[in-house]
Amino acid sequence: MSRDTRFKRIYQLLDTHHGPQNWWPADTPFEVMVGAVLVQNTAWKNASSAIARLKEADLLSPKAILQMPVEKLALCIRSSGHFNVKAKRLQALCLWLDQQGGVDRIIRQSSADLREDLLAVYGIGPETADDILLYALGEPVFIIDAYTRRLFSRLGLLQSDEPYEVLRKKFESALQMDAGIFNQYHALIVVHAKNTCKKQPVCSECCLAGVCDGVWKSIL
DNA sequence: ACCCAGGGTCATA
DNA sequence: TATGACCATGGG
Repeated sequence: MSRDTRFKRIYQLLDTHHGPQNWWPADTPFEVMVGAVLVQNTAWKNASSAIARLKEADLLSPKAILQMPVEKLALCIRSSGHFNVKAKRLQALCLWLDQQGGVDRIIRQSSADLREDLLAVYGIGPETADDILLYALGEPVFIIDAYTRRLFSRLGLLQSDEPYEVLRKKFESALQMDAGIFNQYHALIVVHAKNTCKKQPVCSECCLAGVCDGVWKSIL
């Protein structure tokens, strides 16, 4: 069985077991973008409470974030950790959004090299850029994170230290270029790691049990 | 007390 | 290009 087929089969198993995830948990595309920065190297719960604090203070908008002193912003997002750095990153993101003519314009006419533009913004690396492209803008990109590397290297389908772009292409070429599929697949990988197999991404009791260690035939 | 969580930047070799 | 230090909170 080809690697591509296995990627699809794993999606089916995860999807059947965990069901629809309806990611990203946010009310607006801009909230997705803010969340993508705040969740960097941080538990979602901590990022989420920081967003809640911004909302309560009515500060969850590009203009508010740009106008507020960076020190005040840092205090608001304190619970997300790395708050001094992330405050600067949020303002850099909002400045870029402003220069682009706002979130709505980006949604209406997404330019060809939008990904490159995002990567040029301070604080936005490959994963954050793809979070924004997929979950805020609906672009079909496959997100590579630590969970993805851990799960698929344990399954023997990847080397965990392969470059980000290499892994992204492997997933994107194995699957349909469908934002809906990529959306659900990445959410499933995260939920699987968080809820089902906390220590071992493939344990003896989870829905992927048996797919590694050369016993693909019995399950797939 | 230690480790990790839905990363990225910067300095150094 | 490839490591390593650094950023920092909250929950296990």
